[in-house]
Amino acid sequence: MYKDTDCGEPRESMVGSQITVAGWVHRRRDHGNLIFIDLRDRSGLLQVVFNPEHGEKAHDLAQSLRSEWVVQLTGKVVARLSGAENPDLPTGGVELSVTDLVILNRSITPPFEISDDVEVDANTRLKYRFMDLRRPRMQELLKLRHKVTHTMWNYLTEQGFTQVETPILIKSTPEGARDYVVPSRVHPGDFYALPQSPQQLKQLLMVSGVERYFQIARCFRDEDLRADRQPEHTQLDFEMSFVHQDDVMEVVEDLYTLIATETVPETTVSGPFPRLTYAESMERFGTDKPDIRFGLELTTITDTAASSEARVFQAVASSGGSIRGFVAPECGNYGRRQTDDLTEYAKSSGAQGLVFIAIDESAPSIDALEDEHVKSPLKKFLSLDVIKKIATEMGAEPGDLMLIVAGTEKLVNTVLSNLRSEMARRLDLVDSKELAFVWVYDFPLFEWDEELKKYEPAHHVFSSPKAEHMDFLDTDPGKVIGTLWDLVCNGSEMGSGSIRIHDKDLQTKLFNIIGYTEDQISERFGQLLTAFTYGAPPHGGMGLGLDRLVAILAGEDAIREVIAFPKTQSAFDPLFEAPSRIEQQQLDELHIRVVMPKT
RNA sequence: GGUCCCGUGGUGUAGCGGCCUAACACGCCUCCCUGUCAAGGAGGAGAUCGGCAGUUCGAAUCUGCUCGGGAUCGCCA
Repeated sequence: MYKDTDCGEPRESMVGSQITVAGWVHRRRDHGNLIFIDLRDRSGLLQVVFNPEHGEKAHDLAQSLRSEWVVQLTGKVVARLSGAENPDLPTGGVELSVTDLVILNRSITPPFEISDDVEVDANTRLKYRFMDLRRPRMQELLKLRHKVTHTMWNYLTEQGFTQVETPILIKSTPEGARDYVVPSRVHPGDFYALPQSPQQLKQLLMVSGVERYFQIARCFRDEDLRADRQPEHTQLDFEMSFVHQDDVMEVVEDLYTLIATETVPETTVSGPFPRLTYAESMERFGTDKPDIRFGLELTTITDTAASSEARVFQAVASSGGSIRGFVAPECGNYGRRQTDDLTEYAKSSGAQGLVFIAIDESAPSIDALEDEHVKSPLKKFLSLDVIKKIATEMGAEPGDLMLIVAGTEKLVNTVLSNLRSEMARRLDLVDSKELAFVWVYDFPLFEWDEELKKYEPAHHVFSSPKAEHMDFLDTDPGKVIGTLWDLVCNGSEMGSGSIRIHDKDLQTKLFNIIGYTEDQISERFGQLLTAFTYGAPPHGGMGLGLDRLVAILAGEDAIREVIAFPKTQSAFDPLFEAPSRIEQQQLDELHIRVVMPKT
């Protein structure tokens, strides 16, 4: 070893001992005859002092030291001079008085300072990711992620799970997201696909009798990126045989509570996790991933609003749309600027407009509302009676602002759920120290795709319909509820699970409903259906996003921060400059000809 | 595919039609300095303002296109 002690270790109790440390020059303070260096390694910072009286050669050499040089230092741990202690450092009571210095490597001037305080351009950070990761915060995030996966391994092992690796080179099943694809050399013209998730594989493992499987699995999707979406992401993927919904939820609830309490003890996790049906979540929050850390719940006022003189409301209601809204408490005094701002926000989510009704705080009560207490752009179309009724339905009080959106139900929900989050931010209603997990369950199995004029799986095709809804499969697939659920935390989808279908005929029936031909079914799912005919146990499981979990635990918005080597929004890796061209010879071997797009 | 924001020395910012032959902080280089810890002092180097095309007597500053980054809608079973 180049060192016998880590930089973060020395304490007053070690004064007098001779140690050898090695690390990076974090900062240098050269006083001429006295040189201080903050030496950094993964454990922290240690001040070392070069004094010619204690090591003349080392002191001379130390004059050449620069930021990020790698050095090995031997010397004696000494107590700092009285008054020269640094209370900000764990090692601040002592320092290393150096007798010997070995320069292990030099560094050219770093592209940016290795410090948490410096905001560096995202591209530069990724191009020099190996430097970026030297920052204490990034080291912390890497360790946090490790701790989370370590806890997962330990916990699931204790619970009798077996970790099984599944192939990365597998088969394209082109429903859902776009596949990343890998050409085959030995099978000209054929391609593997990288898994979007190990879904079929883990179900096959259940048929294999593994009973309890898990994997920290890499998943690949060739879709546009977001702060919380990378082309490759990691899932805690697990599957269990002979279980019901509650059994699966219990495992996750215990595991995630354990992870949260072990890794971020300063946050609060309330358990048991609340449960909402999909229908209830949509009704109350307008989304299937509600942030339940704050109220601002939605109310439907379609009938009341349509009974007014307002054409917008009448038109929407008569065309089968809905009119909904929520109350922004104590925002009745919002000025033009603020309401314009909110309208802009609503429009960016797709709304045609946003209707306000402000109730002045001088109003004695909703019942005693007078004309002068109401401000609204639609005021002349809304009778006082209608306004009173709307306010009562929505639960508005004097001083409040009602935000109302009209349109198709889907649009109204999208707009209002976004607006709800935005208002929570503006009103500072979010406790950042809270992890509000919530189960959303009873998802419908299918969604009607208006463009394709057919049913699409709402989550995925392998989820089991509720026993009592089997008849709807033939009569009205849109009504079928699946044994299908999501885990949501602070408004983010953390993962999705279901009790799977383990019957060949039922699975085939579902494929038929979403319009797959017999050929497509056997081509894509033949292996699974065949397996089902050999005694498949009932089973269910989940896929849970690891990157999002770590990001939420860390309080980071972007999963980029918790991935060691992420890609930019255009799926580019500035460090490796991937993707890139390959040699013609490689293309030839793969029987591939590149046709560039015309520009 | 759409919308929005950003792009100035190594890093982070200021400047937003002529006062800019571009300013500030950090970093970098040289020298001085035995108790600093964002050390201090003196001096110095370093960007033509992402790229291209326009508008203008004149552009870092205005316009268009383009490239790159970010946010977001679509998309993401």
